[in-house]
Amino acid sequence: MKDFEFKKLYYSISEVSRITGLEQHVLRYWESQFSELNPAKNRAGNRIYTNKDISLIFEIKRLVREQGFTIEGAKKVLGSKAGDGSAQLVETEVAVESSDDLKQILLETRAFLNDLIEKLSGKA
Amino acid sequence: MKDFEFKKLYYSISEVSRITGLEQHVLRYWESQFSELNPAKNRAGNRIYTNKDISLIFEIKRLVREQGFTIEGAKKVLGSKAGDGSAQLVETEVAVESSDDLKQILLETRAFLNDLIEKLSGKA
DNA sequence: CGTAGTCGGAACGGCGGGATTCGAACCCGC
DNA sequence: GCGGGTTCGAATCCCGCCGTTCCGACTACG
Repeated sequence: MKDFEFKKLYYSISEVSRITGLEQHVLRYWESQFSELNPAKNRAGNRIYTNKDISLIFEIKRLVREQGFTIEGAKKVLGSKAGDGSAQLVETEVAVESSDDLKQILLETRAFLNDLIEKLSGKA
Repeated sequence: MKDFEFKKLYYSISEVSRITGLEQHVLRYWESQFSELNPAKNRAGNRIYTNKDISLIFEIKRLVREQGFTIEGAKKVLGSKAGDGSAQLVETEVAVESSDDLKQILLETRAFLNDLIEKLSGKA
């Protein structure tokens, strides 16, 4: 069996919700507010989030939920840094209950690492 | 006539309102929200603004009206710079330019993983 | 297949951030 | 002392932001 999958590239909205700690409807709402947040969709219309999408969501979350920007203010900040291609490690503040949760986080983090490795090999 | 008054030390609320372009009730409201904004009062109870008060008001105005902070967010910004006296960039962002940056992120991520492993072994 | 997940849109809601109103007190020139 | 302008704090009102809930319909997947 392939007991783990390398290079997980896409996430459903429920996965993203769990990873980011944001309700699904908040994700949809933010998507309607931030043109930068534009996950692809599959043929059925379901959202297909990439690691980049997720890190953008974390960025918005930091601005809006932690630093206290309005949505409008957060847009400005994002707009002003458009095009810098930043990748960043997000602080996973998920409520960790079980070791299953932790395993999931490890898997996702590895996906993040794989993503980084890709970028690295593409850039170095 | 004295064609301008220099070194005026105190201002009434109506003067401050004119100077800052903010309604009087907004000045009173902000005063109720920001403990830092605390103009003295005369014996009659009327507010007596100093130049320092006014520049603080302008600072709040920049944060709330231009940059798009909520009142709460503006409080944090003001609070966080109390006593360091330096203008600062609010957000911590990692602009990925070089593979050195990526290496750094990888290192940090490894630390993050180690942390997770600790938690995992503590719980599993 | 069943059922769990997702979809978009519309209606709804809390509350933050003022805005307005009020009666009372004060200030100042006369 | 009198009248007009300014200010006061408290109470009340209000609008829009930021979600939140609800919905019926569609689809992925075991």
